[in-house]
Amino acid sequence: MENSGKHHKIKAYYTGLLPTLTEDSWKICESLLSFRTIKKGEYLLREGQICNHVSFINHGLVKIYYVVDGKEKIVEFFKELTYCCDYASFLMRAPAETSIKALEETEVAEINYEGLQHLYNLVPEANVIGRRIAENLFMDKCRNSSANITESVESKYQKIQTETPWLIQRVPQYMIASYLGITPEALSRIKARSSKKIVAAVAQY
Amino acid sequence: MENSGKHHKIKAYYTGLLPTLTEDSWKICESLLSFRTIKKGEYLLREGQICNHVSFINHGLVKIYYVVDGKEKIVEFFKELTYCCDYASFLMRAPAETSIKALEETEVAEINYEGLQHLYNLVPEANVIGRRIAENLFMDKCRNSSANITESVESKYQKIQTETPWLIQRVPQYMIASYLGITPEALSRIKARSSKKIVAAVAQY
DNA sequence: TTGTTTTATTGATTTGGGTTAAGGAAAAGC
DNA sequence: GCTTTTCCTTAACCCAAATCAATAAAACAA
Repeated sequence: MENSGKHHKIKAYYTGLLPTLTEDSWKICESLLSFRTIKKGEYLLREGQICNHVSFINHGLVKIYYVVDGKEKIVEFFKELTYCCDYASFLMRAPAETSIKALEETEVAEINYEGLQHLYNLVPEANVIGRRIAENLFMDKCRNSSANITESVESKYQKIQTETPWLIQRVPQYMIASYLGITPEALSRIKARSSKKIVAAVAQY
Repeated sequence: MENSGKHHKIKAYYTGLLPTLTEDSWKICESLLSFRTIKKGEYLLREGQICNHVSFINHGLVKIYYVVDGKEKIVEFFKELTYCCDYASFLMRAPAETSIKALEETEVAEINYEGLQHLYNLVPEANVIGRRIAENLFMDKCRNSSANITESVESKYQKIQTETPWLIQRVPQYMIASYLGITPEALSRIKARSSKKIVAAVAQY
């Protein structure tokens, strides 16, 4: 079992979603996985291609983004121990509107479209896992777009600082700006404004 | 079978998602459904409640929205033959951040949380249906938020005019504005601008 | 180390949409 | 019918962020 070291993370993820997953069913899942390593700056998926894999990130970091009027609009960052895929393209078998690029050297465990359909037919419990993954993706997307509706850019940035500080450590600020839907200049000013506020608050004492 | 007339729409929807659904499995689904009629202006769900049903709309129209600083922010409209639910609340068993209100007299076929879990355990194929519903919801959400990222308000409004003209017929313009994320005044200006453009274009000839 | 590229900041100007306020049109109620 | 309420439009002014432009600061390479 040459890859057992690599496989244990994704197995843990699956049994997290479905504690009753049997060893036999897992063996079938495992047999359908393939591994790939993407260097920093290279693509997992290019706009226009049909996304043919769901990729579980073993380690690394990627961005998924649109290009609009020549400018990158980052939709999401995915890091180790999460799934990454253009699901709309994958499920519809349609050309992707997004690209996915590695921001660090990234290793993924992948299953392709045919493999996944095969798995759903062969292993009924896999539908439970598939359902839970889709449900989680959907909930994350809801949370995300609800934040976009209800929160100001400033509070979204503060949320990143407190809730996902690793993001600020691992990606340049202009990408955070793109993710927040503003220009790097605007984010720079927001930071300047809020540090002024802090200075003013400290000066009170 | 008193409700067979009401049931055929949701049955058609399920067999659309899973053509191999057996009559026996369907009978179990059917037994877990309950019906409800909501008058125009009344709530399917109020902010703060835990959403305890997934509702299939037999006929009618509802809006799902946040209230931010006393203002309504409409996330989505759902009409007949679609599912409507605050899934985040339903799945997490957490208080909803949204409200759902009927814009017309609306009839829904509902299954509650316990019923759905029961169904998933009893009828394995139901997981396939659940997975496909979650996948479709997720894809719709992706499409939606991609449009928010890549498109201007003006082109989003044009898209509504061409792709979902029923929406303009059935809901007042200030709700369309809320759905587009702008004020009614701004939408009014956008309409005035684009009709001016059309007049100018026509004047060319 | 120095030079080069990438990333971040700051300033001046423009712009799209928000806010406030007023008037007009269309529906709903009587 | 008329009245009231609800909805839509237009205008004046304001503000947050985009754009354009110039530096400054880091990161990287030779």
